[in-house]
Amino acid sequence: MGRVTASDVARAAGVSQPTVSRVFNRSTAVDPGTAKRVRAAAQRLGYIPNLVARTLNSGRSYRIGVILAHLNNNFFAAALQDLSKALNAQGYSVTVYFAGDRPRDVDSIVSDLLADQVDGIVLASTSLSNHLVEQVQRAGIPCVLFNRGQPAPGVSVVTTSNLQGGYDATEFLIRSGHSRIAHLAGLSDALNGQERRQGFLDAMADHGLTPLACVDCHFRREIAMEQTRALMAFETPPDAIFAASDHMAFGVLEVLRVELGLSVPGDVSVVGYDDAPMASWAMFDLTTIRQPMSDMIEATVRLLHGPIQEDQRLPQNIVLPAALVVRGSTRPPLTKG
Amino acid sequence: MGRVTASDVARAAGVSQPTVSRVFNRSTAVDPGTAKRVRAAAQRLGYIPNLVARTLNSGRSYRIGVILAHLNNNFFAAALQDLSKALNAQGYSVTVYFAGDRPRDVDSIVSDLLADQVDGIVLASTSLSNHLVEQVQRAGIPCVLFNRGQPAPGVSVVTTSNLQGGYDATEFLIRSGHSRIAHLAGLSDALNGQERRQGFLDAMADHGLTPLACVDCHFRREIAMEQTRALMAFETPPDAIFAASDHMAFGVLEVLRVELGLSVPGDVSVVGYDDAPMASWAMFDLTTIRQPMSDMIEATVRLLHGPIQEDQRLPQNIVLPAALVVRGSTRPPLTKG
DNA sequence: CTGAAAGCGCTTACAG
DNA sequence: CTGAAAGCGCTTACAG
Repeated sequence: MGRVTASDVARAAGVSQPTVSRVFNRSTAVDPGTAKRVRAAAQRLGYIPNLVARTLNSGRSYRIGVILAHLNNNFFAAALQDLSKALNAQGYSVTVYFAGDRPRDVDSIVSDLLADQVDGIVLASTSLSNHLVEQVQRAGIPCVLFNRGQPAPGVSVVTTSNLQGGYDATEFLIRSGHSRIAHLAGLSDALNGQERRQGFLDAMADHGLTPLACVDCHFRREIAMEQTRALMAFETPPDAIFAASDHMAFGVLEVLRVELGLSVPGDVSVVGYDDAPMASWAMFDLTTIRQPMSDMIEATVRLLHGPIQEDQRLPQNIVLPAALVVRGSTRPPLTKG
Repeated sequence: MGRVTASDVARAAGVSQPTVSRVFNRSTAVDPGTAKRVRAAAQRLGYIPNLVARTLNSGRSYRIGVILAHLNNNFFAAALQDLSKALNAQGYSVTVYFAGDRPRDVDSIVSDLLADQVDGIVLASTSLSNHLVEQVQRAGIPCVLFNRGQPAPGVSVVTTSNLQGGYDATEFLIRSGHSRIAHLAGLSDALNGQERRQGFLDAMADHGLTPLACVDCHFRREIAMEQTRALMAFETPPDAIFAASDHMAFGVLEVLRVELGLSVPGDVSVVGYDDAPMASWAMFDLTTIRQPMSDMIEATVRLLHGPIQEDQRLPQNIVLPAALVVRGSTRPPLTKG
């Protein structure tokens, strides 16, 4: 037993160890005959090059660390899967960590990732601290905030036009004849949640309407459900609800349709945000603001390949367009255009 | 720039590099005063020990590879998250790969993981080949099949009592007065799918009933939906459907309730399998067979710690109990007990 | 095209 | 308790 090393293969093939190395990393031309003998010996012995040794002296691990809050939200599950596949296709492996809702954990996870020599870090919808920013800058590796606006030195951001999205969602409800509109906001300290809310407020103001309610639900399903129950118990309940994420909107639909036996969109219209895979299930059929997942993933991967060891990092702020997707949880607009 | 190494810290603290190493891996006692000076210097310089170098000579990476088919299924998302958290808590990092539905990809992923020196591999609901078994045995690392029965030399298995679960689900439907029962089976070449189906067939036979239908849906939602449409178009459609996974059952509910406007359980009762997190959402309220996630995760982690470098591997077959969870997608049993 | 040598950043006996 | 030395398995100039 004991793993087979390049030296073992070299001995079996009658060449030096560096030659075996050259055959497997194709850094230098090797005589075809020699290469064939080496490959044969490697095959016979079951040799697999040790990537850890390679990483130690090349300085590149071909490993990307991905930190997520959790996977309860369908949208993040899709994001992790797509990002992982995209990176794998380019020869990178992905190390995942779940930080839960405790932002303080993110710092220690980043330390672990740096100790692991990752070539880049993706923070998906998790917050970041000054310490983190400092660490990442010192290590000189790319760090991308995915779906979480929060500009910081040395950190890139991939988001969508949240302000516009919030505005469009709200205006669509207004055009459909709603006026008693409530917004279930995302995390109040996350820029994307703030912007969606601001878009809501702007649209209401532009149309001379007063929000029926606008409450912070921390992007959490249970809180969104509670708030929906509370809203519907009002003397004049909302006739439309705009939730800052599909994940919350699913809970809203559940309360309205199942718990309260109301008809959506008959009694209340509902709009979500994300276009998570489940939003298109007939069970939900949720009108929402679509965040273009594949474009977001593509931008993230590109930023990860940014200046790796240049002193002048150029973090970028990528803002992709988000568009309304009309489905059956809302009624059609009264006005055209 | 350039990362700070133990030698840098040693120089700054006026000690030798091995002493710095000893402070950070606590392998040997170090003079408290020396240790304090070293820590101070490390802190000041922003030193983070290079785990890759440690792995190279210790032979342990504290890294576990997890291979999943995909994350569409809520149950797997929960499994990945829980497994990841459990391993992180023990100081392991998790490298994830998505193999899709192409079993041939699993082999190359395993090679990548072995090149990465993982200390163990978890295959969640993906199949395995002879080549894989051989590679894993040669590497001498623990390999655990999670939720996928398929005994093989050198590979451990964590599953639940699928035969019993399939039997219980079916018998419950029979006791509730159903007789025209259809089964939407899982993958025909996966042991857990086969066993659930066998449990269904056994229960039907024991009660003198003939299955209305029993079709392989490969654990896929779309196929389960198509089959449900086909079944409901029968001259005598089923009055109950038992799906081999909640993921499929959600699709079944969607077709029945939304597309066909039928009442569940009024017109048709539905039972799933897994007790995925979403099964308890009021929107689905799905009667199902609960697979005990935390026990499954615990067993998996334990098996991963099995004999790491012993020649005599002792792969184990852990079968945990699965129990019926009655919710609102089925009507109450006619008979007591 | 290929070998001998040095080095990546640690850990671990071995002396003292 | 601590330093000098060797080694983990590769890669990469440097000669030839």
